[in-house]
Amino acid sequence: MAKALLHSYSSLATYPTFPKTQKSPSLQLSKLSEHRATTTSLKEICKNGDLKRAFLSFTSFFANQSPPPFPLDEAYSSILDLCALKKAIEQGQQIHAHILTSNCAFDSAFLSTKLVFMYGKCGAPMEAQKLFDQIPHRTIFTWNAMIGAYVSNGKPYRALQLYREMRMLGVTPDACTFPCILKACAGLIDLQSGAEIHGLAIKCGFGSFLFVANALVAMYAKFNDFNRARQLFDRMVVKEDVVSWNSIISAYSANGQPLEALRLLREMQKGGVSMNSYTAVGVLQACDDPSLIKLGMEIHAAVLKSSLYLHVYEANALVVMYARCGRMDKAARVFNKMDEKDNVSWNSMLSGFVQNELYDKAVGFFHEMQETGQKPDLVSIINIVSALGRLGSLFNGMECHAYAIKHGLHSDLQIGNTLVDMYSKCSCVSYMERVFYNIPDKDLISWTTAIAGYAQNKCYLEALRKFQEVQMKGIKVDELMIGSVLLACSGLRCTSHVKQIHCYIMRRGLFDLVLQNIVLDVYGDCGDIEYASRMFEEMKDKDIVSWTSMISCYVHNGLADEALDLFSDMMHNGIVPDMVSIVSILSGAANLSALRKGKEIHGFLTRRDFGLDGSLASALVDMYARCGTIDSSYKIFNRIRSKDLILWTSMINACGMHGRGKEAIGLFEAMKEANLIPDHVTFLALLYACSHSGLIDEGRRYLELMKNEYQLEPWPEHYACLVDLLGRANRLDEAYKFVKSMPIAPTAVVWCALLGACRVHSNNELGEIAAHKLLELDPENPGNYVLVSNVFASMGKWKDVDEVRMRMKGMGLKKNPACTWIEVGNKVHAFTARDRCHPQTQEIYLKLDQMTEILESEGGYVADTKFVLQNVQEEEKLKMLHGHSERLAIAFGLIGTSEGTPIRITKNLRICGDCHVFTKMVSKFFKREIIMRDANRFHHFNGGVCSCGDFW
DNA sequence: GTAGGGTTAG
Repeated sequence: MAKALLHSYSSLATYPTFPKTQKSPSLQLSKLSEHRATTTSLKEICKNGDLKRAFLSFTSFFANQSPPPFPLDEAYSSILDLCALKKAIEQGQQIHAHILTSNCAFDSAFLSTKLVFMYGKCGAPMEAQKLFDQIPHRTIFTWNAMIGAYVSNGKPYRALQLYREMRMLGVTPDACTFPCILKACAGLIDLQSGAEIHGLAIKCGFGSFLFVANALVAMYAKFNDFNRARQLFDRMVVKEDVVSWNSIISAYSANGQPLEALRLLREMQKGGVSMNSYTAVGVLQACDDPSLIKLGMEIHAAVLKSSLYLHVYEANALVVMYARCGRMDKAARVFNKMDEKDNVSWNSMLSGFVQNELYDKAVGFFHEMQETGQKPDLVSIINIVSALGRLGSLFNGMECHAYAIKHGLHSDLQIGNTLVDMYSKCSCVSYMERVFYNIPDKDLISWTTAIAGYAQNKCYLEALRKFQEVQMKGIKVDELMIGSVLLACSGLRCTSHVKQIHCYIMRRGLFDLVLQNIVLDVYGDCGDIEYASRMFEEMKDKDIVSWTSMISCYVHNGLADEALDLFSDMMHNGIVPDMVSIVSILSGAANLSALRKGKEIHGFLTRRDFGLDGSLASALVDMYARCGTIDSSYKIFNRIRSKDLILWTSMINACGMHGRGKEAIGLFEAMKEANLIPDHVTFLALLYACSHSGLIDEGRRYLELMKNEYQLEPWPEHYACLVDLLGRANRLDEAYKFVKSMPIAPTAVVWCALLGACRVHSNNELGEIAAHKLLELDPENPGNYVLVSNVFASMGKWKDVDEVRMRMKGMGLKKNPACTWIEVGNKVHAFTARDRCHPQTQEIYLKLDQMTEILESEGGYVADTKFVLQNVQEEEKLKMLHGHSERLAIAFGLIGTSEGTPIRITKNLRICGDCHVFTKMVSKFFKREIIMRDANRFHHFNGGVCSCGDFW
């Protein structure tokens, strides 16, 4: 019996190093049986997957017997398999070393193949290759192990190369070769090789092997050839293998067909096949949208029910699913309960925070990760850098950049692209440039990010230059890149560039809906209403964004009337407005002071249960204020529980435009109490409020507060408010000194404020200086020419007036005609000067004559023709004053509204001095409150006085 | 005596 055993063992192993022992046969025999028993027990331990015990057993018995008395192939083999399974490369390397030193068997193709396999599984394909190259007699197992090593380590091309080499040597693949090499074809999306190898598999008779068929289904799914994949799946006779189901379910999931994936899951379960971790992950992938969260939760429940232990892959997929559905709370709960977390778990949470725009939380989590000793890897850095960019945290972003350099991650393309984005979002163009230039192989994303970065940082020309470079280099251009290029065109306000790009995309066939909407939007931004509306008309499939873009285009270009009409059209077309469109149309209603329209929209919001939070509340506050009903603004404002900075700012601004400076200050102080930190815009609203209420000391104090306490560098607009304040108090010299002492160069708005004050206080000398500066700094704004020519006219300098008008004409600029709106009934009525287009025109002029007569006889009104800023006869001047658009609107208001109701009108330019006197008197003698919004502010006329205190 | 197909983060 013992002899037979010895015989069988020695025939199994013909190794040159087989120990030639001097000991007696009986001793030899007992040693051998002990060896056999230990090997058997080791194999058993390995089978159970306990690496620690297996290793202990191996080292304690075999390791210190050098050279080992008997061949250890079986022991090596089973422990190497276990190392491969557990991806335990360190232990694998120890075994490798042991094999080398034991000097027993290394030329065995069998163990070498095992080592190749182990290194492949442990993610060390190069180690595997080194061994593979040294093996002189390769079996099909050896080839398979090496091909597999390449495939499972993301080197499908080398796998295919090796396969071809093998075929050239005349080696015939076996069944196990096919799944591997088919996966390589799938990874390469190499349709031709895939089909060829599919053919060979059939020829070899392996086509219907379950393993092979599963790989084929997966491959065709990867090729997006769903017909073929489904055909192969449906043709499988036995559908009891869960892997087959997993292949097809995952394929549908990955292809954005979640419902089909879930339908197949149900079908599988009905067939009595129960799901495993792969199935769970596959279907969880399908639930990547908040609308599918219910299904996701069902799967979560099913997974919990099927086993007590949550597999890492399953848990990670759950984290990802909840994150994608916007439920970070649930994602965190799964994460916190995980027994075993890997880097994917941490990174999935981190990216979840980023995807859900919780950047602060992402940063906090990143710190937690480091404190726990979890080392950030490439993916972590990509996520955190992206979050820091969005937070504008330049300093922390640079720290991460340093970390990436230190860990050799900075040469990675994705890291480079993310860094470009981060520096761009932190407005750090020079660093952005440096990172961009240092990316060796820039891809489409690198270029797009850089172009977007330039455009967002207002380096429009540089953005266009980069786009030129892209074209010259023949780099691929996609819709996203064009989007950023168009942003640059929009920033330049250059329609001709937009038209060029428009043609470019038409030629290239890049015109998707998003891009069409951007083109429309950009035409609007450039003020080219004609092209915008033509674009809008030509669009076949308009979505809410298209409609909103067109509406905003009208609003921004002073065509609020058209905007309101289009909004109604949109509703009639069954398009349901969203937040953005509502905010935009509210601004349109506000521009026209169309209170009734505004209220209508407000009513719509209430009926539709739109939550009045965020930008919607602010837009309503603004709309009511600009429509003259600041009380309604207050109502909205007071109703919102958690007020954000924008809401407070809107309310402060509302008070400002109504000359309620003290109230604005009160709000500002209350806001500080609520622990909100004011920004530039808040201070602008506050200073604006101070200036319109003549609160000089307060204005000065808040400008200082802004600089010193909040470390905010004032914009020219902030300085302009102070200039306005000083000017209003007729402290013009002080105002001029202030302008000269500004730490930044005064811009057009500052000179404009000074010029306005000079006009009111007839300071000709300073007025001339300001006028020249204004035209020098902003020569393309027709409003400035009008203002300057009016100042010269009021000085009686008609020659200068003519010169300014000539210059304006030479620039091809046209003055905006004066226009006044009034909402009567459900309609906004517009009047221009000496307008005779209104259907009730006769009545209106009759009323106006009557009004003037009463004011002359009872109020002693005498028209002051110095406000007619044209060099014409006196009589003509009187006629002109008489026909000013605001008077026509007031007359119409008196006819069209019942006694005692306030008259609200809106004018696109500043009200003239004579009309101001006239309106004050109307408010007194006709006992009407008149609320007028002009280009600059609100005037509340009541009982013969105006809230502006005669300064505007 | 080996192996082979289906999953997670960007």
